[in-house]
Amino acid sequence: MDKGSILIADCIVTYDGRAKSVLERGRYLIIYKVDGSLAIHGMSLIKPLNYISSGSVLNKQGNILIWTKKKESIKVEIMTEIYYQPFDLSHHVPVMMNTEKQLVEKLVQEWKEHGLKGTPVLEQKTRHGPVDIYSLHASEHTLVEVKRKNITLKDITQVLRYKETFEGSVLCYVAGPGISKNAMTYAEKHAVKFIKINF
Amino acid sequence: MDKGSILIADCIVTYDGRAKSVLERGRYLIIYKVDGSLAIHGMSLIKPLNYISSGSVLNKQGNILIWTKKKESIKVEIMTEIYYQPFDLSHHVPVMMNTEKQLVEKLVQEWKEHGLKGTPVLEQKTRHGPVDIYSLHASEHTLVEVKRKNITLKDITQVLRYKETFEGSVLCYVAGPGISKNAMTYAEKHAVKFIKINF
DNA sequence: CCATAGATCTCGCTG
DNA sequence: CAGCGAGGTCTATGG
Repeated sequence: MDKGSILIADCIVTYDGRAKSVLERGRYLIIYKVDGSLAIHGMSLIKPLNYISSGSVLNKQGNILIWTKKKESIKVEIMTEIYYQPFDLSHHVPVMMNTEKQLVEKLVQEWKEHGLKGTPVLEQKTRHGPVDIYSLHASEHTLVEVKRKNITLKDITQVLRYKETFEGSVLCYVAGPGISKNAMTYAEKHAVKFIKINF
Repeated sequence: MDKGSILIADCIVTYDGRAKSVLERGRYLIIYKVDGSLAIHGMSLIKPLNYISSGSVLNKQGNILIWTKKKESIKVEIMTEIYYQPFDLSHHVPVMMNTEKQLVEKLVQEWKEHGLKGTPVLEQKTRHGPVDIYSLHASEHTLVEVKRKNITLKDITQVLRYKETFEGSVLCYVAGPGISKNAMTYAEKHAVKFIKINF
């Protein structure tokens, strides 16, 4: 089938896979798309109550619908079908602005203005993952971790983890529009400098 | 309004808030729920193309729908309304099994069997966040970070971050069903021990 | 396939 | 409200 469909039904939903769950009998909104993604929505929240991401296959046995994908499955036992509507939608995707990537590019542009040395390299690989911006200047490594939101504790540990993979002198930075109090204290303690940068 | 609604329309969607985005003219599925959550879906994926979580307010001006929430807004310019359906759903929520919390409880049950000392305390607060399981025995601190999935690099750094807030002797553990190769190497380097535990 | 990290993360909890 | 962390995270990307 080349169409997705919406179903509103009085039903019971059970999930088994990475975890297990039971959703008691009630009225839910079921969305099944052409890529094999399934979402079962309740009265509130953006997030579905149950779901399987792209690649599930539907098997219908009477009033029981079973979607399966590798080791995951969702069973929907239909008591009453209330609405059914197939749909056909566009494949477009939003053009995003203000991503982390753009912030990285901006920081590279302003590299020297922030007192940073050497020639910035993006996504330099280390044994502990890729550094957003890396540079080597006069035997001194510079590591910068960029975030589009306020820096938190885990962002400091992230750059410190990369630091461990380098020998010799290493300067660490976190760059973002702001930083939490705890993160700032932690950063100072570990000689990680904060660079304020915004869109 | 005490009902949510589904709308399928040929439209243009623009988002402004934490980021900005433009979704070119096309046919999309719009779900607006009673809690003020808005999701605009495309042909594939569980995740909406655009969204505002609970608390948005709808303002309709002719063929233009604008949802706003504090500093976020989504504008939908309708060319053609294809399908409109109000709905009323249940408020039930799935009963989940196999959560991290359950694994924590299991590890506490088996505490001594794993050679762990003292009396385990859950969610002990530190300046760097709460430790899953903490115990103090003969001036020796024990910290355990539990994960329901395979341990990764960031999980090791998480427990090491907590470790820093304690004085004296500190034993660190990560517990989960498995551990990645890099994480194991990193754990050994920092004297963090891995405990294999499963549901 | 695994590993890593971003995300308009979402969501819930705690201070 | 901020801060922090779990999540069946999802999704994209690189090896």
